Amino acid sequence: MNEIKSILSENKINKTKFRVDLLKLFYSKKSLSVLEILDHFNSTVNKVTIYRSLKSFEKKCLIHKVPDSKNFTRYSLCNKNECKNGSHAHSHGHFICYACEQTFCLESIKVENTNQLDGFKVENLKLVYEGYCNSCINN
Amino acid sequence: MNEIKSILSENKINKTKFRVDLLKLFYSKKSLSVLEILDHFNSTVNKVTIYRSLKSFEKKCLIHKVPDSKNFTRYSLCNKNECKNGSHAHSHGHFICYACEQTFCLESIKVENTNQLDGFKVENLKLVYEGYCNSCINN
DNA sequence: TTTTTATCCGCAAATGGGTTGCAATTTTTT
DNA sequence: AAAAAATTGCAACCCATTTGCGGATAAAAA
Repeated sequence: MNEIKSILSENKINKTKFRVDLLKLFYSKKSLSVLEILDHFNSTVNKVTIYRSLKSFEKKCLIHKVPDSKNFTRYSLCNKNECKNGSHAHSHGHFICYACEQTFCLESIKVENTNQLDGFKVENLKLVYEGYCNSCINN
Repeated sequence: MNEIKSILSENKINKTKFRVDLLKLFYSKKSLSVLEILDHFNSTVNKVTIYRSLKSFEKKCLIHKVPDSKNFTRYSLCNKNECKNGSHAHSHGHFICYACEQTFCLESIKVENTNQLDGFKVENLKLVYEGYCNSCINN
């Protein structure tokens, strides 16, 4: 509740009703797409506002882009240890569920920065699992 | 030359001039985007035709989608051992060069099908490296 | 080799995610 | 409370990809 507001303050993001609600929403969801956000707010907010808020959150390292099975963009809360100063060096894997289309951050699956690759200088590494999450399997 | 045509025949794809040339092009390039194909043919072919040809090739397991740094779609030739019956189970990693924007299939980097993941049933795995390829470093 | 059938082609228009310009409103700063 | 900075909505736009459709081309049948 109030934590949300202080996070916004710390990051010099205005505490408008929408941005407070949006960040709150991120704390209750694994990951979100623009469409899901639009639905959640029953289209009472303009999609442009959503895109701009997301971009602002991302710049301040509150959220980061995560891969989606259809190459759309989803966002998840950042892990404070990983993302700093607008740089999102995600050292963890992601899981995408084919059924619910959610994307989960696998904080436990660490990815080492192998810059050992013949013929290439590696700067970044993405590890994405796809399949079915337990809650979809059990329903 | 004639191999190209017989591959198309085997897969019941009409050997039109464009499709023959397109498949030939794939055999000479690491990966291709629609725009690159359009440029290569000097816009003498309609982009809709390109999209439809790619879809047809993909369905017949001649090519597969590869990740792109900007989430656009690129395609690469399939490895016959990997892809069958329209199912593209890519067990190798990919490398994306920030400079030339090429995507390279890393056939040597095999990805084990870890269906051991707590809370998830894994069906597919993507491993994507990003950085700079040697030919860009040396230029 | 003609006829039939299936596939492929180009054009125009549509779809859909994401962006931009701008004027109005709200929040923050002083 | 006034000025400065950030946020919002609207309309319009950009760009990758898709769809409908009539016409052309290739493959299969006769």
